[in-house]
Amino acid sequence: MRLSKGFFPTVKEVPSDAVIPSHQLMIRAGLMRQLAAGIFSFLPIGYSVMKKVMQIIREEMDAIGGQEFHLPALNPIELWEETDRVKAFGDIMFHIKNRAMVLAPTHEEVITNIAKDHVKTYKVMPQIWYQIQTKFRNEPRPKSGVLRGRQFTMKDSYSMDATWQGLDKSYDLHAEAYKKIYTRCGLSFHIVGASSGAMGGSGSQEFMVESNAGEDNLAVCTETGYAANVEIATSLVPNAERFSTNDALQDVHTPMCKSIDEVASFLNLPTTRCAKSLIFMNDKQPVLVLMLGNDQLNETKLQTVFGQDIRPAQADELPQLTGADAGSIGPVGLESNFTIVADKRLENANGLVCGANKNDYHLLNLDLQRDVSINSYHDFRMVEEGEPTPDGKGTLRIVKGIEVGHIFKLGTKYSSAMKANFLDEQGKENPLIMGSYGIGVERIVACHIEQHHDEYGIQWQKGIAPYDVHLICVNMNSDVVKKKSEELYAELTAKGISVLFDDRTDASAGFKFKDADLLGMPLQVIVGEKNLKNNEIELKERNSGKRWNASVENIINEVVNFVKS
RNA sequence: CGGGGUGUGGCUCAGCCCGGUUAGAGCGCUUGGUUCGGGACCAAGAGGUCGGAGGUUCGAAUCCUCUCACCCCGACCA
Repeated sequence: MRLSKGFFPTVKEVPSDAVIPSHQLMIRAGLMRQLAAGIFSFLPIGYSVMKKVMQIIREEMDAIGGQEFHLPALNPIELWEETDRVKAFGDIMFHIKNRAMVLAPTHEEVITNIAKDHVKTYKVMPQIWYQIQTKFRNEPRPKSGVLRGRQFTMKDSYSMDATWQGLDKSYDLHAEAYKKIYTRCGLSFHIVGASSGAMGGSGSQEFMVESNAGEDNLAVCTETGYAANVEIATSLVPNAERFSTNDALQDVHTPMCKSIDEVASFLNLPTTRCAKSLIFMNDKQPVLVLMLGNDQLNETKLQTVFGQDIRPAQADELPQLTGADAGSIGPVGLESNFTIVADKRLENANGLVCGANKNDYHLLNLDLQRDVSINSYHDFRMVEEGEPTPDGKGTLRIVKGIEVGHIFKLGTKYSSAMKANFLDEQGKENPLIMGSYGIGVERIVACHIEQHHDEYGIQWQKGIAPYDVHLICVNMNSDVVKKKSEELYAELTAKGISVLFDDRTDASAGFKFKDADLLGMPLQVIVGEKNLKNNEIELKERNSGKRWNASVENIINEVVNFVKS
């Protein structure tokens, strides 16, 4: 492609809307333009990268037996009512105003609808169906360019198996394919255990790219390889002690002590002798959650136990439920009305301090075996930086990550709801056992740029660079330079190399160099007068900045070797 | 949805607090000329109802009210 003929709207100034590097560079390098919040037009060079990414995805999906579909984005709302996901998605789903239709935010329903009619026997399974489609989600707050948009491209695939072992296999195949896809796209990534949230199902993993632009927090450990979304991450922290002396409960006046730190320092005890009480409402049922000391409650873990609808009690609900305000609440005496649960660190502990359900009073010597009846103990705790990994062999780091893929073992949630059944070897009817696997295409592009850029521009890695080579004719007014550049363009193209040829007559050399660094092709071939006099042509590797000269005779081989290596 | 911020030529911004000729700059664009290895120079041009509506005033980019859009923080996020 000739730069003089193509549409490459590069800009020098940083767009004021863009904050993170990938967003700035996607605008500056002319990959895309914003149409509205969270909605982008992809321009030729940006779409070219998208197509490369999609091609890699196709190849790896096909390699595990995937079959590509093209499914409608416009769906009848009834379809989504069958699985009760109109409610589950709520305002996130776009609704069509003048027809009972929705814009699909994902495609489990459409796939299951097809499978229901056609996958009727164990004999045809497993099946892996995928598509690469535009998805629509009415995000309350689009942000970070393409990382959180209202319209985006997703590769989504679905597996259908007759057995749970089959699901495990389909899931593992996807995990392997995903590793290859991200690696080929030049990304370094973590695979983390994740919450399956409202998708339901028995297990899920996220593919995360470490980045400050990320919205998720991950607990990772390079020594042990442990990696989990903090939503489900665990660590090896000691339980609260159980002391042999066990004094009776005792009231203590604790004026102005609201926080655990205040109570602990007032009573001159470590915070790990305090049991913090948090009040939630699960529909109409009050729930008291006991946490040790300053441990943060992980609400995702709470939801895993109680369901999605559990919510923190409001401040004005507390006195009527407990007799006290936040800061003086405790479990003793609330058994009759409350469901009382506790974090595992507190299991069977004694000698604790808790609120007395009377403002400015606490109780000493709380014994969780003796003084209250705990309905159950669970891991409710949010892990923290520096804690030991669950196996005790490493140390957790908390990093931000961008989710570029998520794989779910759905199980039978959708097939049961939609009565998508098959006959097994015994002739017995069962719901299809399904998996669901997504990849955000734009996110891969943005993450690639987040991981591969410098102050001058993008550094495309070979797998997804829009062109192999950026050929710069330093001076189109010099006949020899122009002639040599044109020859190289023709020869390299004939060799199957994709070349972006800067043949502009009205751009200065410096301008062309800046554009080449911004656009970021892996190799720059620079044809200039001085080098040509010595029968040489300059090469520059964008990644490293390394420059070297090749002789005119060797240049084609040199470039071909670089591109193919 | 809560908090904060910004809307002025294609882009980045100044001007607004303290109202007063014909609204500015740099970049980009057009034309001509000179340049030609790290975003060149000279000259001449084109391009804006200052996001929109209403109001105050002799007079509004500037003050007031409403509204829309966009960005950031939070909430939310299969």
